[in-house]
Amino acid sequence: MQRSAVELLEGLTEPQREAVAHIDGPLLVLAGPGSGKTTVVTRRVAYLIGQGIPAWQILALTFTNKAAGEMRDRVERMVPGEVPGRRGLTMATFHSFCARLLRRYSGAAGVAERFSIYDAADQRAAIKQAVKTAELSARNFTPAAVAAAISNAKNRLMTAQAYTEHAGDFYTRSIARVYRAYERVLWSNDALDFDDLLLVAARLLRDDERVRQELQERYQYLLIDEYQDTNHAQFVIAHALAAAHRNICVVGDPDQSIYGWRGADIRNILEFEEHYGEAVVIPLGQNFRSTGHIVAAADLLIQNNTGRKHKPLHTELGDGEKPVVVTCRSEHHESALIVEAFRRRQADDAIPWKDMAVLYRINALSRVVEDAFRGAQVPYVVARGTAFYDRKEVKDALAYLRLIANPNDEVALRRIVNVPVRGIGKVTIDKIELYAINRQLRFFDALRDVEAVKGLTGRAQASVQRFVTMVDSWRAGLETESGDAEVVALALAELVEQVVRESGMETLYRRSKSEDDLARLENLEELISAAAQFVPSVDESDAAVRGEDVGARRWTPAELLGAYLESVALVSDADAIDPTRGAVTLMTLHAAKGLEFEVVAMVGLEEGLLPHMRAAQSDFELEEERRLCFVGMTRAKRHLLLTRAATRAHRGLRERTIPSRFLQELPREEVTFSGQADEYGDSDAFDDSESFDEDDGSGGTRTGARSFPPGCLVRHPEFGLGRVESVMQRPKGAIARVRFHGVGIKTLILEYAKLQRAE
DNA sequence: CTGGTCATTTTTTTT
DNA sequence: AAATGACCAG
Repeated sequence: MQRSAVELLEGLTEPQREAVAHIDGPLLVLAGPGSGKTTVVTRRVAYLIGQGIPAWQILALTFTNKAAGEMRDRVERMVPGEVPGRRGLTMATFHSFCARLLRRYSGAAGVAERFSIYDAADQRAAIKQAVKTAELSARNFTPAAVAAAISNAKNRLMTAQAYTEHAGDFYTRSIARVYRAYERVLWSNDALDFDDLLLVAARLLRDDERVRQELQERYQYLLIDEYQDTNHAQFVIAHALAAAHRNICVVGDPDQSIYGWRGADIRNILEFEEHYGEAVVIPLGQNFRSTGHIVAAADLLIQNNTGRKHKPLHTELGDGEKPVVVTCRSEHHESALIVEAFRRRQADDAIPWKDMAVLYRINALSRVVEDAFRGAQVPYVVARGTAFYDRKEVKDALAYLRLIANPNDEVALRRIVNVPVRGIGKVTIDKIELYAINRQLRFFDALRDVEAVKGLTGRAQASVQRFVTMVDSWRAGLETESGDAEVVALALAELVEQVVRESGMETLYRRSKSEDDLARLENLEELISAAAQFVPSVDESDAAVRGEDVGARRWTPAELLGAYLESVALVSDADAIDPTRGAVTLMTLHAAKGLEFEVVAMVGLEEGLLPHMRAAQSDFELEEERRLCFVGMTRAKRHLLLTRAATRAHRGLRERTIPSRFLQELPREEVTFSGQADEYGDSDAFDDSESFDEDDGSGGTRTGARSFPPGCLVRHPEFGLGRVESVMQRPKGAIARVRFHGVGIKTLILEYAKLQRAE
């Protein structure tokens, strides 16, 4: 055995070693939380390469881009530079792998070469359009409900046609109509949604023998992480690829399956052995992450789930500290208590901020927690990778880029045709649209024809013409020569800059003096520099297969733009977590999957929140909620704090809460129930000023709108100095919009907000 | 055409 | 509480 191979097996338990050294044939690794899964996966890939299997023959599919990137780095560090065939490893998410596949085999797959990828917002717009064309009431068919139904169908590889054939009742038949209309919208826009990436790729692999064979030959070794969260489409993709050589290694934990609502089918992992009779199964039960009480408590909780294979968890890290459950008065109290607890950990135990996390079931809960951390000046980051790309100005700029890349992307076109306002309003658009429908033209082609559209003002026509000329000139700029990715990336950045400038966005935001708009400008500048630094992943390159230097692939600007938009479309929240930043991480339980922290606080352990009210309907969903709780608890290495608030404001109303049933399921021997939170300190220790039971001062002196004229300076106990933008008289009382320095605009009810005039 | 006001609705998790 | 959409005055 080579020296490196020995090293790769060092310091592992027997089952871990067995998994790493497994080469040929199907392998199922049942990896409990903290069982060293990532180590096993990365070492196994390095081991395969060390055994002479060229890296480009290995395909590893992960759940997030971040996981893929980290694993690739770790593998590269483990494989010495002189090992032949160490380049060209494909490590990607299912979605990005499929996207690249579809671009490469666009002809066989029947998709446009330069298709757009629609995110949730684009999808929503397309669905709205579809509901309209299907002539259904937008009231009974909300975009969210329709989207969920369609997504469900797509995850089961059900096309609009198949769905129609199976549709029985009125509601299903109606959905079928929208589904068909939606598909027509996507089709005419040359667009695919997230589910399509999987669905079309799965059908391509299933039905096209030539493509399947080619890819089977290319990817001799297949590895799939988080296998418990794969859906049927992903199952089909994986098994089509593995059908010939059967070198498929899947890693996962049925107890951590938390994406059932997204079509994940837990049977994929439970029935793996049935699909592959000769499969080797290796359970990894030893937990190297958490101390005894945490492991025991989580293990006993998950045992309340029926129909699971019991898989005992154990740790050898000692008993450690018991998880603590605290009931707080309100969500503000809850957040303040967590900040205080984290502070102590940092001060007394010297645990750095980056090793602490607050987890919650729904994003909406992050707000109060954020406020508390900000108020206490404790550094924190909210794990929302999409947040940057969700900003209006960034989405607008990207819509321009998408329109340049894909002239048929009407969702993008409609988004920005009048942004910033350039005199192409609703009336003009409606008229041009009518013209387009009558002549069977694409919307953009109708814009080109604007002179022929009747009933438009000369002004509107001129505006449209200017817009068309502008977009055309950008497209022309794209038709330059190919080059190294780094060089072309600069051209890409130039294009982004040109778009920002010539579209008028720059002027719009620069002209304004408001801080928000200045921030917008900065975001756009960030987008430009992100484009300049964009490095496409080239793992699918044929160059690697031919044994050439992988970095030598040449890119045309158009190709690079496509790759850039694709990478932007597929970022996930978890991708944003940057451990080098010395800050507490705030994120959803879902985003926390696969991560670990010294200190973890889980908030909102209340009925309706965890388990979520939408999930409490069926036992199946309830068990998934329990697994979610299990995932959260097992993120903690040493300190686990579970909190709930006795009352919580929900949609403007304060309500009394019921403790989560999961708290009751926790064993008393393993968990400390700290009764009421008062022992953690009372009133003054925490800023509970927004609590409902607080009296609003003196009933007689109603805070009148008159005392705060627009433009006046005010002081707020929490937000500091600010300037009143506007005041509105509403039935519930006067409402002021106030811009606070460094905080932004807040809408406050004068009666309750303790505002003071400051001059 | 634009920008503001007012009313209504919203109830999860995400590639 | 916040976001969206309808409506209306300039």
